[in-house]
Amino acid sequence: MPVTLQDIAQELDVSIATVSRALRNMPGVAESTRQLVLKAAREQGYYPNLAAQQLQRQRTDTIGFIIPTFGPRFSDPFFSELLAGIGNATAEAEFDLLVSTVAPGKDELKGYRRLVAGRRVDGLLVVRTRRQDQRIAYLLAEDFPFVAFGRTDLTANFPYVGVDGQRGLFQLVEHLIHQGHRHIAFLNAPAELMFAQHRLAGYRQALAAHGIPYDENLLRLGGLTETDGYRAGRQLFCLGTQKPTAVCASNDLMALGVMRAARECGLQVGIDVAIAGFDDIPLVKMTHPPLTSVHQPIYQIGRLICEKLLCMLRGEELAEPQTLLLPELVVRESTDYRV
Amino acid sequence: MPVTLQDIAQELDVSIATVSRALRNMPGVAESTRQLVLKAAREQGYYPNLAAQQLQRQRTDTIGFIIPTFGPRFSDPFFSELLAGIGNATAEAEFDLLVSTVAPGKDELKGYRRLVAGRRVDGLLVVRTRRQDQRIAYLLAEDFPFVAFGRTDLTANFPYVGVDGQRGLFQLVEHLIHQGHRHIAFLNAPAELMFAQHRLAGYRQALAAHGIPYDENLLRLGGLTETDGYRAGRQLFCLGTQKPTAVCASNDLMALGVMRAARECGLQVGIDVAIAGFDDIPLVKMTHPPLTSVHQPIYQIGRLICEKLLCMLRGEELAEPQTLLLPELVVRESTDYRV
DNA sequence: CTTGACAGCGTAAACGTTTACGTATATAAT
DNA sequence: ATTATATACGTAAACGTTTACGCTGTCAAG
Repeated sequence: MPVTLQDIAQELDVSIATVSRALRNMPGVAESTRQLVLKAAREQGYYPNLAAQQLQRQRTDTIGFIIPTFGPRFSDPFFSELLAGIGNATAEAEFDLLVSTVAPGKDELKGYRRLVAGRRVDGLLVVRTRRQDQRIAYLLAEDFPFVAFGRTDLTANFPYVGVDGQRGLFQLVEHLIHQGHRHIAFLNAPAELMFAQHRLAGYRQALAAHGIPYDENLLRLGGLTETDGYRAGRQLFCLGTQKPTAVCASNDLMALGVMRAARECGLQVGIDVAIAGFDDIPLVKMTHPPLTSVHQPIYQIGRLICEKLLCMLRGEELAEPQTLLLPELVVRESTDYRV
Repeated sequence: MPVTLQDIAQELDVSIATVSRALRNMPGVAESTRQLVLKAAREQGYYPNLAAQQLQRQRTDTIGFIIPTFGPRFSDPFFSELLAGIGNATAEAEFDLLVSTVAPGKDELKGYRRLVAGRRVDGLLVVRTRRQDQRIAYLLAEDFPFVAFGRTDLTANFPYVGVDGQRGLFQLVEHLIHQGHRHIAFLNAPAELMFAQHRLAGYRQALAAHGIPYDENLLRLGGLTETDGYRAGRQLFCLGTQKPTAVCASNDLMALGVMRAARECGLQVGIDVAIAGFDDIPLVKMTHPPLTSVHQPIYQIGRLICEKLLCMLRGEELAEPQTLLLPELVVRESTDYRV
């Protein structure tokens, strides 16, 4: 059985309060007593019961991260990178990290309510924001501390870290145009995702800036998995005369799917067709050919949203509640030729 | 302020106990009263305080997963897959998952002690077992529920899921020998890792079975990152006459590093040199050329160790406390030619 | 000598649950 | 009628902390 304050108090014939004070280095304990307590605690192997501490202190020193995922798994390299940043930042602050997965949909809020109302965590990280994000609306209504990765269409003000996807896609499409492409397909994410809006805007902006008409047939939507990319790729490469010579995808995983489709259709990526992604996850350097992508520092963003949240939990004012990062185009061989 | 049992009890002018019983569907409450309580709870938005529940019930409904990671990040695709399995299995059981990262070393046990002695979690998942695994020794000594992914050299008995790495590497090396290779390098993991032992044994066993002398110069050790693979690859490909014609690595990430080194040395992977990995993480299908690898069902293993642990926590006897899975060789283009 | 300050400690009330036990009322059995 | 049983509830103790408050003794200042 685990040893409690009670046990130590009994052994030393002092009160629980004294033991508690001694262990927590609070004033009001004679140095000699403190030493005795520390010694006894070490010998008996005392460790505070965290549930009791949480109940008493009314905080958990834990932050929550709910991964919004369709399907059975969340092994998306994007989330892994993000989780890495979050995990390291929480560990440094001596916080715990509670991870769970909930599919977006009507039961999604239940997962949040559980952690929030059950006071299971002190703060939450919200990722993959949506236009009208019910999670954020809920957290704002509850006045619960959180930081988001991404913006929303809500009028409310809240702390977030975002990436200027419009500018990212603008750069990417402009690059493709400079390479001589005129039929540039865009495989975007579902419209309710906030970043899909921005990236679409960037796509259209770049086309417009170069006098290229916007062709709805070249716009596809996919659920961000490799398979979605593959399916869209198969469709795009069967378009006959309007077949695109370049495809950009809203994330790298889908771009990889498009690459697979291209290969299956007998197209050599980087020669017969240009393909580019978004995120610049580590693995795109290792594909063949290496994939052009719009870099966002996912690991750093994970750290950043986490650190912002930790600041808030410490009660500090955020120097910069809302951060918008500029993404950077990384050109690799998958788009490295001129038509 | 969150609403408590007290609040509801006061509103309905009943005792806290009755409210508790009503909400938890315990007998001893009139149906009419129960309805009143449920209604009030819904209206006031009651949600149980989980810390209080944990303190009282003496369990947390949480399992812990400590990722043993050197360096600043844990964005290893292997862990992502595993985490996916674990995450989904815990979610289905309505358990929470506490994730943290601790580098192996002298402070490692502190991380475990924190969760165990602080009764922060009900059970732990231990991965990447080592020959004399202090974590497992500790958990056994504390009689704390856990399930390991991997075996150890400890004489003690404990529940685990393992993969027969010896057989895996035997198959792989035999495959390479059949392809005509005689100089087969092996880039293994650090010797203290248990699976390194098994895989090395399989490597030597295959060589011996085919009368190929074991050459120490062809054995390298690496820390499982892509960079380690790259470094070892650079060294191996500078060996002159004893240059290997095939390299197997103890995980896919290192194999990818070896591939990069090979390319830089002007070798065409799959033609000038054969390269193979271990794990068969999803991304190896997408590399160029696709990488031959020994498949272990990481996602399933994640689920499995988690489900075993959940069984134990429910107090059930495990039908099969120790599971040894057979890995499967997946031949792809990176080794798909005969010398 | 009194007064005040202060160090060192104990008491007890919280934090929000769960649950063993006791008690009152109503119903059924004798 | 009395007794036994069941139902519906309340009381209170527990889970292991933290901390406001109060008490005692010591010592220096007045």
